[in-house]
Amino acid sequence: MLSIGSLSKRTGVKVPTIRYYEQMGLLKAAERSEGNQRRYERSDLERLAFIRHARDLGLDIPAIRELIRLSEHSQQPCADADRIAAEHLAAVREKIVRLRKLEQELDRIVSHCDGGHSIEECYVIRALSDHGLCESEH
Amino acid sequence: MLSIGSLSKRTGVKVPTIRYYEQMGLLKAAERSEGNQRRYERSDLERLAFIRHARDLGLDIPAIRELIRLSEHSQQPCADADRIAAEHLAAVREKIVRLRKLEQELDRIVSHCDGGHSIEECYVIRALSDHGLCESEH
DNA sequence: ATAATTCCTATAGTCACTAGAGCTTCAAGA
DNA sequence: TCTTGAAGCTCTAGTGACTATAGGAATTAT
Ligand SMILES: [Zn+2]
Ligand SMILES: [Zn+2]
Ligand SMILES: [Zn+2]
Ligand SMILES: [Zn+2]
Repeated sequence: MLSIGSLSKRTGVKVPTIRYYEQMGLLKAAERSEGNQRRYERSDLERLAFIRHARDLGLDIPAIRELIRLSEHSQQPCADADRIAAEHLAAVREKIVRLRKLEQELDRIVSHCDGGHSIEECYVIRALSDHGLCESEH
Repeated sequence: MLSIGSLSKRTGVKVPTIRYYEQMGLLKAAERSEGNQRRYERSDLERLAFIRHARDLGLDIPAIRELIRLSEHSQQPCADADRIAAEHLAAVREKIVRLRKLEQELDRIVSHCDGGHSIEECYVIRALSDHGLCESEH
């Protein structure tokens, strides 16, 4: 049986975050010691590692909750789990597209001015004042 | 003199957001009508357009506040403004790098499973359970 | 004049945590 | 066994950039 601190060290998830995941229903309410401290077993360690990895991959809490629910029905088809992952991938790709547009505009703006001007003449300030100077929507 | 609603329509910034920007010190406190409603002039329209464009480019509120402050000293050198833009560009690039790593892993994971399995065999679930199956840190 | 619309302030909610206050329990050494 | 320091507990509030709602007042249109 692990204390919350040992669980934290083994998974790299901070103690308050573990308590937060319990509150959010990702971890089941832990057993308690006589003095009301949380005690964890191996299965909790595995579940927390799952949560952590899913978070590291950018999945949000409702998605993880659903994935955990699905993972408890080992004989069901995995279409829903695959769909969640695919939708997340699509969302990541959209974010990348959007950031690449920002990157292009910002790169253009930044390279038009080298800091050696007055504010009055600064291309950064002018470009921010006027989206018409931009080359794309963003 | 424009009402907050007309200012909103002309800039595409929602009414509560305009009030929020005032609270955050991006817009100066507007003049008021006899009945205490905000009244704006052309210069407010321009400043709000600046704020909006800067937000669309991903700059955060403290950065925009600083840029506005700088833009009021038209004879000063623009090095600080250029630095703010360059730092933001660097931050955007870092985000892109991180998201590309996520994209790679997610793409690999998703393409390993086509939904035609049981949860028990599902590669999505297994990959989430074990970062060791990943090809990179992310 | 009346009705419809817009405006006002103030408060709370979003997301995934993080920080702090104030208190209790645990583990280890003397 | 006693003491001390670390770690645990609950609860509340703060983060960023808004958004939503409530309850009321002002403005505009008919
Ligand atoms: Zn410049
Ligand atoms: Zn633009
Ligand atoms: Zn699958
Ligand atoms: Zn991984």
